[in-house]
Amino acid sequence: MLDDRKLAVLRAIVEDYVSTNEPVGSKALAERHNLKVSPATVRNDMAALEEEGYITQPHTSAGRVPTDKGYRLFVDRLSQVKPLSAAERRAIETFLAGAVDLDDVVTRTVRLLAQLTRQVAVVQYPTLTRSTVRHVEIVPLTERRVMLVLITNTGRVEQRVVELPEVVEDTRIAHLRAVLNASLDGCGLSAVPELVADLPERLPAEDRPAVATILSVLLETLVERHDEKIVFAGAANLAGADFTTGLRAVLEALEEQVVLMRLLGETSGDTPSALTVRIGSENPYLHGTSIVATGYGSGDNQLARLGVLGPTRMDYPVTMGAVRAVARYVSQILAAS
Amino acid sequence: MLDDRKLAVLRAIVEDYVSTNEPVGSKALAERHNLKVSPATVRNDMAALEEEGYITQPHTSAGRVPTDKGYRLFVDRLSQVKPLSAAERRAIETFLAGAVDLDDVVTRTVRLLAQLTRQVAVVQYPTLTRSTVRHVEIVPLTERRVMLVLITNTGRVEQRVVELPEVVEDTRIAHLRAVLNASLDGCGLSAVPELVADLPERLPAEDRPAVATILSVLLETLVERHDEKIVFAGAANLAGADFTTGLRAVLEALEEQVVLMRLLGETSGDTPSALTVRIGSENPYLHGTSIVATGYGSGDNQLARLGVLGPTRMDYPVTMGAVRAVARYVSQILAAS
DNA sequence: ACTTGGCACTCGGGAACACAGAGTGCTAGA
DNA sequence: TCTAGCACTCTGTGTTCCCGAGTGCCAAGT
Repeated sequence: MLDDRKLAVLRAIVEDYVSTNEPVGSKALAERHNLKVSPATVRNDMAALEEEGYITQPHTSAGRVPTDKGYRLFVDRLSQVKPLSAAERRAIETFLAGAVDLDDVVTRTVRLLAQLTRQVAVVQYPTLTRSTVRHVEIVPLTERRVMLVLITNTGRVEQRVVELPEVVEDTRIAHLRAVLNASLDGCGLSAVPELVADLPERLPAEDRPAVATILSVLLETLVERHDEKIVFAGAANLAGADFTTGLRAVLEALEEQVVLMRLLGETSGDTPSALTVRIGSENPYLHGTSIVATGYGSGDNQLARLGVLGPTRMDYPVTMGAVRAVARYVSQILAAS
Repeated sequence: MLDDRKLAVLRAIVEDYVSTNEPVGSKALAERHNLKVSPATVRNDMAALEEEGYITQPHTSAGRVPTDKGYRLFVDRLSQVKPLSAAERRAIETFLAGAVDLDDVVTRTVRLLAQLTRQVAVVQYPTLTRSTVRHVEIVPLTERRVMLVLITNTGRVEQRVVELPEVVEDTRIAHLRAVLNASLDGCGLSAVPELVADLPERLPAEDRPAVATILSVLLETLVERHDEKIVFAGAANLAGADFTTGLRAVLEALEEQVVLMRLLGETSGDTPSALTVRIGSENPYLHGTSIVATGYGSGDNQLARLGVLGPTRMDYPVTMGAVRAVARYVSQILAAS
């Protein structure tokens, strides 16, 4: 159905349209890409491509524009991810290496990605679920209040103030801390609930109310912050582009954690580190935008996802290259710390 | 020069223009606000107001539009802050009361303010400088690494991983922690540098390199995070408005902490809790936008600033009311926790 | 069977134009 | 000092017209 030349025509249409933002006609096509055929032939191929739904024309007597289906074919079969230049890679590396803590890593990553792709970058905070406990700290604040601090191997720190049901002496707090650390140190977060289940029984009866309170807060922290936090940057890059959905809708989605989460997509089972591309109407909620995303994290231990969001008309090869590269570097950084 | 009626005309022009977004003419003015005078008289007054630079007309034979100077006069003398409805106040209270930690308070505040004013809300994190140390924790991670956690009385937690120059035993770490807490507990952050200055000398000589490293990181934490972090929300509200500066410039400013900081403005010496209004060209960097901001924090202890950013054409009385109310509630919340 | 040149056709978008309506400034009168 | 009337000046809108890019189709060429 689609011979090689038709595919070449489609590729040329996508490339031209992405770079000029104007419907591309048969004549210009035949000239700019050396297709060795006349405009008339190109027209025939275009008619076929339109018949199949890969391209469309905004109005009669205008050039052709790729459809979502056209972009999809382009991404899947006609393009290859464009690697970054050596200079860009060095820049990424040094920029990310300067991060002082996890917050800083995420902030720098999202800005870097936005600047690199000139689009909106989105980064999900490393999920707690797969990380492990490095340390649990309980700090007495007042007689009836303690601060619970949970430190994970990814450098993440979660803290909560806990109101105790009764006064508990500091020495008992210290004991609890020791017990907690002894049983939890190094274990996966998902294993925490079982591990602490019988803890109250192993402690003096009079401490049980306080321990129960502390543990419930601890468990709450684990589930609540599960994979909730997502940040974005580069909203200014939206100013130029025109979205079918409307700029407002896009900006609203960016501030809505839940929507953003859906957009980034779940890690696709087998190969979470693969690039996911969602084009236009393939997106939940936000039709008219495209998303290039991937998981990041060290090797088999995928922590979370990051990606960029932009208009359907985007330079996919370059964007995919940037996303992949940034994901790799940030994974390295996280693995090292 | 400007009698009462002229002021009334100016007020009417501002109010009408803000609500309709169209240049307002003499006829409509005389009708809608019962000024008891004819359009011709209003015209004369308008001519005088224009002469003085309070209003201007986009083109000959269009209505009048307030200038920055006109808005300024309106805000200073012709309007009064509009208090929120009881329902709104209750909504604020319950919404903010649900916050679990400082991050959550700030996030909720900024969203609330954005929703309430239908503009972009900006909130600066409570400044460390004026808060006090509640606890310092040093957690051994590996032989050569510790995590330094600083907890302040505002519930803020700063953590840093510190690489030690040499192996230090846990018991010595514990000792250092005890000493640090003993000398710093409850003291203002600004006093920390002096208090720790002679600390290395009071400890065994072999610990000094490690202690020096830890202390330098601690001090760095204090200055670096000084008043750096600012968050915003409600960018979607920009979609409708039209800025002379261009939407792109506004979005860029929002992601630039330094610019944002300048925009929020320094606390004006004597009465930091007073509302600051910057109109159009009075703004550094971002002409064509207005900012309504105020300090927040309990009473004399102002912690930071918050406010909203919007087009010059905004409903100042309502916006000012919302900003003031939110600042008060968030101050309460912070004082209580 | 595919490619090519020719040709008529179709729209979109810009230029030219007219026109209604809102709003103004000015002057003369109450 | 205010008001009424009037001539004037714009903007925005609707209409018309026309150019040109681009197409689809057909017949001829390879």
